[in-house]
Amino acid sequence: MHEQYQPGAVESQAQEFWAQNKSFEVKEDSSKEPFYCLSMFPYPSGRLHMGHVRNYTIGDVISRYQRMLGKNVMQPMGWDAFGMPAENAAIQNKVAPAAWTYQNIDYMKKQFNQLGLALDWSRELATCKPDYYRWEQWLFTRLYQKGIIYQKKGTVNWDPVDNTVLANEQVIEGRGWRSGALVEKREIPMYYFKITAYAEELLADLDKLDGWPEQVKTMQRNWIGKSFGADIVFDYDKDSVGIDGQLKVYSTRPDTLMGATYVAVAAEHPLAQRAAESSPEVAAFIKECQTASTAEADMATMEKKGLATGQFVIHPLTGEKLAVYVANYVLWGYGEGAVMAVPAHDERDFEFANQYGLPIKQVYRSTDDSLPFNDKEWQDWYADKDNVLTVNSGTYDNQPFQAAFDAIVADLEAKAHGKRKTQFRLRDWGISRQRYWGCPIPIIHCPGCGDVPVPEDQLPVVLPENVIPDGSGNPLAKMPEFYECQCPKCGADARRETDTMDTFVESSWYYARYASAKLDTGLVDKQAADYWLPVNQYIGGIEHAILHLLYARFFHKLMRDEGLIGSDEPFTNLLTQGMVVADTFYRMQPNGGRLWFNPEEVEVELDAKGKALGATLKADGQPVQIGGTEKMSKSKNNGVDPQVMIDQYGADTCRLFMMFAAPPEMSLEWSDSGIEGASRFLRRVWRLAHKHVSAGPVNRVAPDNLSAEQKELRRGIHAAIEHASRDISQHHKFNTAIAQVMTLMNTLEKAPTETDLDRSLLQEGLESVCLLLSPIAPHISHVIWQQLGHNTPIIDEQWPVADAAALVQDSLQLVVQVNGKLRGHIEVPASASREEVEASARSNENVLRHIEGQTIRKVIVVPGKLVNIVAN
RNA sequence: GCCCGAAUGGCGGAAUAGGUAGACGCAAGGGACUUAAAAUCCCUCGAAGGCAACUUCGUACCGGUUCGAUUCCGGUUUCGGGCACCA
Repeated sequence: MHEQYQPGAVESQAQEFWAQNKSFEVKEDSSKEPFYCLSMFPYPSGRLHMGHVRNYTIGDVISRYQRMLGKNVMQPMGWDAFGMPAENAAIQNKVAPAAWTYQNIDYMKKQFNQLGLALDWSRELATCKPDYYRWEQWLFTRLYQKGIIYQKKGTVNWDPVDNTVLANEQVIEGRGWRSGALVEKREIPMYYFKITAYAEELLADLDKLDGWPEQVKTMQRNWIGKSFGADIVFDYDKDSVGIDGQLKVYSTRPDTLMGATYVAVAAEHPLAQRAAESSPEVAAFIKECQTASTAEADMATMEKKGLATGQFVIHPLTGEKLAVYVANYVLWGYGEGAVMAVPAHDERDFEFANQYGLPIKQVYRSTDDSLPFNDKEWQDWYADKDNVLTVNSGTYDNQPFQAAFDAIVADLEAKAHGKRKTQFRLRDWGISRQRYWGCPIPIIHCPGCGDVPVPEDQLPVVLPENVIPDGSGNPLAKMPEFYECQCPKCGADARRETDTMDTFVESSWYYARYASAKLDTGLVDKQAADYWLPVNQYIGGIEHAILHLLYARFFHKLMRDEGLIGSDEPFTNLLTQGMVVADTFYRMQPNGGRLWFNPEEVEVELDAKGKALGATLKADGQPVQIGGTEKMSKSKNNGVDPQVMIDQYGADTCRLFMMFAAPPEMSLEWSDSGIEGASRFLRRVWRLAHKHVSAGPVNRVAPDNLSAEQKELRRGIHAAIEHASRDISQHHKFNTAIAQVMTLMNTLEKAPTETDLDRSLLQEGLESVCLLLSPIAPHISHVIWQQLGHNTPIIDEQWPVADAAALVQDSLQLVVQVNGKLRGHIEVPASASREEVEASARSNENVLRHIEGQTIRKVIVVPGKLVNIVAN
């Protein structure tokens, strides 16, 4: 054993051992309990970033820990390889997305191996390879035939200069990011997954997910957004509209129908379109509405604008005429594209009504009149359904919410002008993308037969890989050799669909494919899937809390209904990890912009107490501004390259620091001195092990007849095992588990080594340190474990269990409070009765001072913890 | 705008189920070793007062419940994630 800890040598030794022994390749084995541990697969962007390192280290720690609990652990890895960045890189560097992607995968795979991850590479997959996406296409055709996939029109951002569809991300302040042209909304035909057909189940099954964070389940519940309301039908006023017809709206508050004073429709709504025919003003407004972002956040924050169409509709209960407005805040393609407005009880309607001088009619009052009506200030009676009664509502007056709701809906139903309805906020999932680097949609458009799914024996529809997109339109649509084909049904000349699928589709089922990643006769092998699925532990960023996780849950149910798998939910336990953040530094530029400097280029000055005073650039010694702590990103130039850290300190140190600096759910602040501390700790472990091993083999002695000090030492060892085990198993609190091991190391370093018994205890302590550390710092643990005299690898050891006898204490330290304030400590025998504890507390000197001259009202004894004397 | 989170020393964070606020680590200050540096070891380390024992204040802000609140409840502020074509 080398005297100095040399991470490079230690890590290659351990990694070679694992590689030679194929330590992490696993097979279905019915004699062992399976544990499928999965971290969200990465997009092959080029290099690993700290977020990856964190994500995969967390997964690796859990995997290695579960293996030590005796489970058959599968931890696979793959590549979420389709997506926009490859196309952007292609445009910039004139390299084909495929070549760029494969090159990135090669590099990142090397980096993964340097991290010492316990991955089963025999199951590796890349979503851009035909042997993967052919099964996606296969499933697509089955779902298409079932009607789960259908076509309808959807709205996209259209760049009129580049003649291309833009992602929301590519729209900067209403303009195309490359062309700078004002972006327009455009309606194009797209394929949709009917996820709304599963809304009820997706909502209900959240209750089964005990292993998911409550926060994520709440977000999904709100996203699915089940609401109880009614469709309400307003007849057209024929005089103003010009034709007979009906306007349908959905409202969750039909009880406020008597307060409706106008209706608002989206620009794309037939009523608005009709008004535009005769009114240039309306036409102009509709055009204005079309040059806007499709993102909901923009819709909700933009200035609410509207215009009277000159049309009216008839209130179904009162017969009153209500004005029809076209408004930019009403979403087309969501609900009916029209809403009834009740300005007295809806903040947005209230704002709009005030802006355009529309009537405001109050139909609720607070039961105790504590909230007087005031048409200048909006009153939030909506939020308080319990303490309100209807008013100004004719026959519906003086009723609480539910009674008014029921009465009004009943009357609407009787008049055939409305119907009770449960609705979801969730919308069907549009998956057509007018992009090259994605999975081709397996549909053939035949002039005679219509849309025909590609038959199974003609799959996969292979995406040509030697294409370099130029940023305008979809390259596939310019390639006759791709789109020219024959109809599989009638053999006539036909056109292949050139849209590709949303990359979320690939990531919705990859976890199932890992069970039998190389299978070429089906999407999954049923037996393998039954053994491994569902995923026992899924780990990924909180930013995926809604979309990815909801789509994956949806796909799981689709695959179940296809008979491919046997469970209802894909991920039994979910861990959402926080971001990796770092300090930012910048200088103002003459043009008002900020020039960002990497933390590495900056020197921070501290005052005598270590508080940051300011910072200077190393290059010129001139000051830079401190910009606060933000997510590591290219734009803020505050990224730290994990590769540099691995080269400098080794993988174990990086892993240890990442696991120690914060609990996994919280954001993690990168700190150069923090990683220095992690490195120092591992050197201490190595040094103590080296000293111990150099002193020769240990004569194992049974831990009987221990002195008080030895007993205390052994208690420390087993307390560390006890606490670290609890921290890891119950809450994934690796940071406190590591703190336990550090505390143990502090005691072990001071422990005597004179007798065989002393050395035997130290051996026990060092073995415990190794075992507890092995999931986190696997390389150093692997090597020290051998040095401590073991012939079998530590990865196959059992997780240690604390010896209950070693944890027993003879006496306990209790806290004594007077009126809840700490006034002293007492030491009592562990066996002391409540009376003895109380008596001891009451005789404490400092306690006596504080209760002098007062009457003791109550004494609260919390066993093993504290005594509180209530006196006055 | 809507939905979901977070806020504790100079810093990262800790505090089973309402019971000692600051575990563990970093930084800083002091000291030891050394020709020197690195490495290592020892001591101090929330604020204020006090020689000390100890006292008062202190977990973003305002209020409440409780013998006792970082923890529970109501309200506010700031920061972060998501908002359906970034992944």
